[in-house]
Amino acid sequence: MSEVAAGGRDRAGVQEFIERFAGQLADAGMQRMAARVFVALLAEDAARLTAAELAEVLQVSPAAISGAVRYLTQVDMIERRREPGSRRDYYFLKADMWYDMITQREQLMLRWRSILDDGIDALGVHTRAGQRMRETVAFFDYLHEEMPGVMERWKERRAKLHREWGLSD
Amino acid sequence: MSEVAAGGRDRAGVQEFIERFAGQLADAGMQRMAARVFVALLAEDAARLTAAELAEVLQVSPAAISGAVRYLTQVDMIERRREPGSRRDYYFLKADMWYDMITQREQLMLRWRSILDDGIDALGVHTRAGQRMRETVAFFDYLHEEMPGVMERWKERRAKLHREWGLSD
DNA sequence: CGCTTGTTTCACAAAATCATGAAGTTAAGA
DNA sequence: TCTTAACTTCATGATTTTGTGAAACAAGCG
Repeated sequence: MSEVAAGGRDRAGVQEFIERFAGQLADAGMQRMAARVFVALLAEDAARLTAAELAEVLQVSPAAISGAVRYLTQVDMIERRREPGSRRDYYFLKADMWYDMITQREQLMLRWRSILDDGIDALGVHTRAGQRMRETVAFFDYLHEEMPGVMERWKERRAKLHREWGLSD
Repeated sequence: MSEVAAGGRDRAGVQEFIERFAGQLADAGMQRMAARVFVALLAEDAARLTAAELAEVLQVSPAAISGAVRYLTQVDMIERRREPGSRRDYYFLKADMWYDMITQREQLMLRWRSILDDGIDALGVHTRAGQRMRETVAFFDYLHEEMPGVMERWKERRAKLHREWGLSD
């Protein structure tokens, strides 16, 4: 544990968590700064921070934040919102971020699929390599079919967990 | 189509496919050279090439190949094999590469999970951020449970496809 | 209107990544 | 044991990526 009363926030620990987890996401291919912004929001109770707050937490320039949030917005992991009559943008974690992540992954596979189709043409369907790629395409298609069901069952499970944890759905 | 008899290999087309698909994989976070080696093997009928052949196909130095295959071997996407009484290493695409890729992804989530657990400690389970992470961990656990079933069903589907395509299993 | 605050863009510098050639290692075959 | 082929390691230089400060831009608010 830490020097903080049980249940409270351990500031240094949270800071370390942000850097460690963001580091892992970066290793997995995510842009470094985008990963740090994402995790900073994840560790925030309101799941919401302004650009200036992000710059402060992460100790970087506003310019770096600007680039990172543009990316995160594009891939739908966060949302930009501005309260009427304010100049400050707030960045929110999307509520269904895991669903969005999966969706994003599917977009990726769709793009791969179309390139693989061209590859099959170039190789010829009857070659062994052609067959192997045909199987790869079939695998992507299979995953595409399965995912809705998997996510559906996750929603059920999540609702059940929320009930157990005593949270509103 | 191409200038090649139907069913045959279109060399230039294959070359283009290798670069395009490898490029996509690189964009998705894979090391560039590793991606090129992987796709070169994918497009090879025998799914097998020596280091020298890879260097030739991809027009790079043997040193670059050496680094790429080290990575691909580590993450279990290819296998190195040497025929007895020879000095040449062959690199093989793993037969069950998609299964391995999924497995690898799970390893990743396992690592994330343990960092998230530390994060929950630092935040406190009762904070909103703590709860959000608890849900994230639950999502990873859920995926971990679902995957074996998904892959099982894929194997069935694949067997069926092979029968339809007239291939041995 | 213009001042002010918050954000974005852009040119540049710092840092990380990548592929290379050359030297080093290993083991086959003579 | 010596030679040689195949691969690996390592220092280096090139390229790419990343974050910065400064300047431009936008929009509340007086």
